[in-house]
Amino acid sequence: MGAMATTRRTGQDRVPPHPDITTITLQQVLEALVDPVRRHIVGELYSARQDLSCGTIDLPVSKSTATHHFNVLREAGLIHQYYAGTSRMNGLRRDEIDAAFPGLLRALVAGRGD
Amino acid sequence: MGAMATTRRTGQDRVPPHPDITTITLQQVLEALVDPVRRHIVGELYSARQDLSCGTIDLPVSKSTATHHFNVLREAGLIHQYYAGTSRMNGLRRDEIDAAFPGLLRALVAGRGD
DNA sequence: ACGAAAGTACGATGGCCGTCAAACTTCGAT
DNA sequence: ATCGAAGTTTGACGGCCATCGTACTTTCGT
Repeated sequence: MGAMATTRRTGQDRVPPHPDITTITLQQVLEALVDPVRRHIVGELYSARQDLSCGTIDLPVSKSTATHHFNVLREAGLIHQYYAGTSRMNGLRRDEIDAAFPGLLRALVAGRGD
Repeated sequence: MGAMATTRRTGQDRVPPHPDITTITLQQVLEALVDPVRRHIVGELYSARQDLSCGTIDLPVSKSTATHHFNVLREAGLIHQYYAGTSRMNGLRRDEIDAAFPGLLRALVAGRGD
C-alpha cells in the first residue's frame, strides 16, 4: 500500500545468507547429499570446475523444486550463490568442504554408477 | 495342524540374505548412512575392529527399531550378520566397502563432531 | 515502457521412514 | 520342562520432505 515507501531492493541485497562452513555438521552434509538431484548438481559443479547458473544444469524437476534444492545445498554450506543479471550463479565451495570433511567430496562424486 | 510336519528350522537357517556388494549403489549406501543411529552402529563396528552383537551396541531406540536399523545396514551390504546362540552378531564388511566405494567409509567415520 | 526470461515464494499434497508397543520365536541355562 | 535373555515380526502412527502449480519479483532487451 505505501506507495513505494519501502526502500528499493536491488542487486547485492538479493544474495541469501551463507553459513560458516565450520558450523556445518556431517549430518547436515549427508542429508543434503543423500538426494540424487542435489548430488547431481554437486557432480556437475565438480566436473565443470566453474560456477554455473541454475538453468545450465538441467534437472528432472520443476523450477520451484530446483530452487529448493539449490537452497538446501547453500544452507548446508556446499555451494555459494550470487546473482549475475537474472541468473543465479552457483559455485562449489570445494576447498572449504575438503578442509571440513576430508575425502568426502571425492568419495561421493566418484560414486559413478548411480 | 500337521503335528510338527514342518521341518525344524534351526541355527543356520535363520541367517538372512546378504547382497552381493557390487550390486549396491552409492544411493543405497547413503540412504543407509544418513541415519545417525545407523552411522553410530557403523562407527562402533569400525573402531571395535571386531564383530559385535546387537546388544553390545547401545542405541537410543527400542529393540524393534534397532532390529530395523541392523536390517537396513545388512541390506545395504554394509554389515554381515550371523547367529551365536541367541545373539545376533554383526560385522562390518570393511574391505568390500572400501573396494566398492574408496574413501567413503573413512570419510564418514572420521566425521567426529556429530 | 513493455515483455520475456530466470528464478523465488507460498501453500498444498503425497509418500516414505523412523519410531514404538505387543506378541512371538529361538536358544541357553537351570 | 521352564524360564529368561535376545531379537524378530507385525501393525499403527507421526512427521518430515520432495514435489508441484500458481502467483510474484527482478532484470535485461528492445
